[in-house]
Amino acid sequence: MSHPIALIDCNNFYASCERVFNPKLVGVPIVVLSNNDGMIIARSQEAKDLGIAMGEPLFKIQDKIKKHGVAVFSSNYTLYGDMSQRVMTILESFCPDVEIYSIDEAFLNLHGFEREDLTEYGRKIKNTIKKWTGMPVTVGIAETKTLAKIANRLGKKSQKAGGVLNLYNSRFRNTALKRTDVEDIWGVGRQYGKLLRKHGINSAYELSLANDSWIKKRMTVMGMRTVYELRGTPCIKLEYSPPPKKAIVSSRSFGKLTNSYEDVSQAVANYVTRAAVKLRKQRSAARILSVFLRTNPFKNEMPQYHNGVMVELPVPTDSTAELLEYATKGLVQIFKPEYKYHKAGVMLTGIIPYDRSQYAMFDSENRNRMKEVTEVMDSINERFGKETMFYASLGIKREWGMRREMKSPNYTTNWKELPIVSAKEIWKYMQETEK
DNA sequence: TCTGGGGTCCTAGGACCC
DNA sequence: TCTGGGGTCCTAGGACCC
Repeated sequence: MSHPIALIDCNNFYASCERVFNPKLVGVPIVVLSNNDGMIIARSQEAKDLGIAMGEPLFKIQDKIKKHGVAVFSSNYTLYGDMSQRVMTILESFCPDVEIYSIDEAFLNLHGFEREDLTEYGRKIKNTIKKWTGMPVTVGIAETKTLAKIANRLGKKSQKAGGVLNLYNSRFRNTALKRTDVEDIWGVGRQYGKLLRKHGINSAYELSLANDSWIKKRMTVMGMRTVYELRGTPCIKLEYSPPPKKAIVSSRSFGKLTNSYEDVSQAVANYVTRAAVKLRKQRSAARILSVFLRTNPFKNEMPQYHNGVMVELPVPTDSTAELLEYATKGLVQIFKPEYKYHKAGVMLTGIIPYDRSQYAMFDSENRNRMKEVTEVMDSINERFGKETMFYASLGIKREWGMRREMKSPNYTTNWKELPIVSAKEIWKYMQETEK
């Protein structure tokens, strides 16, 4: 017998984060923008009701925004990340086995809760989160992750459900499946949706009845898993502690087009620095660093160029300084001054656990020194805020940097936005940590 | 003027080896 | 000169997710 799985999903997460800290926004349509304030990446219910679509460029809906008094925010990931943590911590107090699936969603393994009133338990979770953080969430419960997703989705749509829909051992499962369009199933996207509809499979219910070998042939084993899950057989396990990343990417569009090597190389240096911090956080080292850049593909009238280069490192490393060196080597190979660039990025691959890297075995004096420098910088940046210390190659003015003209304050972490940290403070901190 | 960023998995096909 | 099967590893591309 399979046990119940709950999916807790924050409602309109980014928009709700903005609203939690600004009560004037109750009832007001809210949209949150992508980096560079380019397009819509999140909407409150009111904004959805106005017909504002996901991914719509801001400039196309300016009229609507004025007319309906829509509140517009640049994305503020510091705030959203912190709110997410608060919600997840509460979930962990309700259930020991939590998979944090994304910034605004978590699966709970409710093994052992079978005898409880699951709907009641779901309600308790929902109410506690609302009360302690202000965040509205929906709870869906079922036998598999895929079914829990469906329960959650229908729970959001249904007034009657009141934010909790329990399909575990429910005679309404088929009804729920019939009410779910194929492309709304977790694991079925646009392409597969089209394919399935072409073959007369229009609902989750119809997909659950599909022919196994046909599905496997057309949708690989992934599709097969989805079908089994729709039938109530769990195929996708919960992951309680995230495995280390196999690839780490850092990339951004620039705030303006630029053909300056100085701009692009500063940007790349910034991305390398971010990626290296992520790499060290998961205690890995990388063997391959890729650098890529591109012009703006939406500007048809301008000459287009995109290119990337993979640089293999002599030994796997996690050192920012070393990665910066190779990134520069890569960049000069692909940078051409005759183009106006729109975006660049770096990717770290060939990732292995740090302690298995060659590095540990053939350590030279030099590397040890480098490691010490890195550790000190990480620790200072952790304590005093992200960019208290950084390599000069990242630039000071950063004229290519992103536009974020409508960002809300960092309500939850303002202490990190200290003005300037004096050398004295850092010195004192280092003395203390020595011990 | 103005269109995000960061991940995963699977498969087919090529290179290479015995 | 030509013929055969089988295995591994890697990469690119396509699908998906939030």
